[in-house]
Amino acid sequence: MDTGDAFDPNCPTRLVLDRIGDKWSVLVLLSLADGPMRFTELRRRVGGVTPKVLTQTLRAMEYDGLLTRKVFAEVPPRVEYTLTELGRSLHEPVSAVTQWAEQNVGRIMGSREAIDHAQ
Amino acid sequence: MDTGDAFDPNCPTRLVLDRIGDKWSVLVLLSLADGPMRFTELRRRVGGVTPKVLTQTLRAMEYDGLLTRKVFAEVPPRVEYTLTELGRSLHEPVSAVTQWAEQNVGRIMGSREAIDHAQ
DNA sequence: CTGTATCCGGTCTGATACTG
DNA sequence: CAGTATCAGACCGGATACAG
Repeated sequence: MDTGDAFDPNCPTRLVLDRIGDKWSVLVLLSLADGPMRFTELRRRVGGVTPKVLTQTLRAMEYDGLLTRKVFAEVPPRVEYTLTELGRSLHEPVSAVTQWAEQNVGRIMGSREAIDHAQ
Repeated sequence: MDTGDAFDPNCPTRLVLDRIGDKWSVLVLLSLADGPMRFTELRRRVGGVTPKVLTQTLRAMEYDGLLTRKVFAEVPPRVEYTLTELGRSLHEPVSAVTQWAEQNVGRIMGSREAIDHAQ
């Protein structure tokens, strides 16, 4: 059992959290876990994300080595996003959290009443 | 294997991510996993968090049922934060992610060069 | 010790429109 | 289809000072 090691600004936990802790990355990761996907399909799957923000998220994840972007020189243009080995390996721990979410969503919601999350 | 179910605004994944996906909640959860803790110790453990923000985080997590806040009627005042059963159960999947982080931090950093995460 | 009040700025996120 | 440009707002998170 690791004790709390996790709290100087450089610790791995922090670094990773800063990358996948944004609003859309995890959702993208989850979608892509089903296989390679094109921009528009990804957009539909994630739901509610604008093209700009989806592009930002995708670029960041690409630079982080979580996915690759393959452009096909075709008409009409086609771009496919694929999880890297690293991305796939991250999918497992992340899906552990989402599975927890599905089981406990009732509980976590029940106790909220008249407060915004953090403000 | 669950396919992507996760993408209407009401899906469990989204709801939970909106709660623990902020900057400090996970760090607090990890700290508290070692046992009950007082405000100041928590603050030291988490590192770099201001009292205001820590209070916000703590309150939100309390309302979400992840931890309890016990006030001791003493002088000087003492307040202890303890993970609930729910909070402890969340610790497992979350620590799966942080363990992944520790193993792969080198990889995820290596590919970043000249881009901010998402802007 | 354990917070709260106020002020404040940066960042994330989004709507909309437009391009190759 | 797959983005980019621009504009703008909301919110998160922080500094500082103060209170019970």
